[in-house]
Amino acid sequence: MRSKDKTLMAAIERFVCEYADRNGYSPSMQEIADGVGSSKPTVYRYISQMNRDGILEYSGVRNVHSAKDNPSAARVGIPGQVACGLPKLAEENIEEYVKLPVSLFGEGPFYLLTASGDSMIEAGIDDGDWVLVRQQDTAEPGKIVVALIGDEATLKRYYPEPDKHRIRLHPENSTMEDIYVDSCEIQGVAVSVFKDLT
Amino acid sequence: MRSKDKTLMAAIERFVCEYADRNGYSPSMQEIADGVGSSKPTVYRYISQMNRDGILEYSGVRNVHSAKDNPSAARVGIPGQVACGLPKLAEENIEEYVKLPVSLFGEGPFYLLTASGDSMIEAGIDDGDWVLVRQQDTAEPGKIVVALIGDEATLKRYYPEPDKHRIRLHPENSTMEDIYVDSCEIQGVAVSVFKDLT
DNA sequence: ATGCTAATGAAACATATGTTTTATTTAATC
DNA sequence: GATTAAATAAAACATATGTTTCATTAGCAT
Repeated sequence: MRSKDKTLMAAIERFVCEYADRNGYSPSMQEIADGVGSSKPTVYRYISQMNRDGILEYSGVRNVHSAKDNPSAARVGIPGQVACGLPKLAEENIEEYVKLPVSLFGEGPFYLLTASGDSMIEAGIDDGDWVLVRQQDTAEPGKIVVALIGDEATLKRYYPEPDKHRIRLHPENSTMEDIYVDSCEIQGVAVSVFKDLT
Repeated sequence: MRSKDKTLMAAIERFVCEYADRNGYSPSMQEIADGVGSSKPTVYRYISQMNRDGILEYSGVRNVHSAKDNPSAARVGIPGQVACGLPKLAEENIEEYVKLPVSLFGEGPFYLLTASGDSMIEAGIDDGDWVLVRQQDTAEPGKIVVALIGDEATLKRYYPEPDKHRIRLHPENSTMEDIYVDSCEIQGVAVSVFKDLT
């Protein structure tokens, strides 16, 4: 009684990973067979087994994903350079999309914007950093939100004061004063900062 | 003389985007046709045209990408939790892979690690932040590197002093002293910091 | 060595894919 | 409304895909 070849399994997994990595889509059975030096039916049997074992996910034509891969990536919109604030977040303003892994940043809808100014430096948000924002129109107290004050969108910490019928927007910069508004439109909640070190 | 339907083009592009987004792979001609309420040959002609126009990239079976999409994502390894330092960066230590868009972070090979300690807080790297590291064994002076000092891997700014036959490793924390070593192994250069705000 | 079992690969298979051809429909123009 | 040209969709086509069958091979035990 022989046991299935562990080496071939590893080779198939590696090939699938590298192929998808290079081409952006999955290889066919034949391509895998050629790649690992085996035959199409053998690869088929192995892949079926590996699928049952959860080593990789296989479903239909040219659709083999390694379980190590993270196929679930959130689509993130990047609005064109916006002077100071961002007047609107319509689809038209999105010039580019990227994908970010859900396992690191969670589920969208997201958009990215570049921070300007120094009103949040004590929260670690410096001028020029990317800020990943989850698009939503409400927020929990204490979160950092993208708030629309007048025509300008700014990053501030969000402290509603319902008893005083106002909202306190707190810059994370001890030299700045809190801002009080009757109401403001929330465009999203800051989730993460990307800081370039190079 | 009629002009090709701009609406249908947009519909195809949207469908391709959404399908790839949801399923992780491209739709077939038939699926696109069903999705946008058209026929297979029509979709085929549109896609060929859009491919020539650079609106989307089409090459072979189930391989249609919107140009807006960013199919080129760098594979990033995440080593399992490493106490203090990371002894080795062998493939075996990588527990998970994610993909990050090249357009934001550049080309790999990358790996991610979590920063610990406060030796780089003035560079914006706080305890618990993710640090994206490009794997390389040399670095330009002044860059933040992952340096192996003894058995411990640390983040420090890299200042070689060849005239004094030593290397200065500078913590970005004014309360700490520079470290001088005769030599050290460089495991990578810090490219970006991901800071959780939630 | 021999027999047994499992894994393999060549071939055959059914199906789905992209592609071309053809007739039809549609919209614009006079 | 008739004419004309373009775009469409139905059908037919060739090819590549995944899948099964089956004879062969290779490994293990006795």
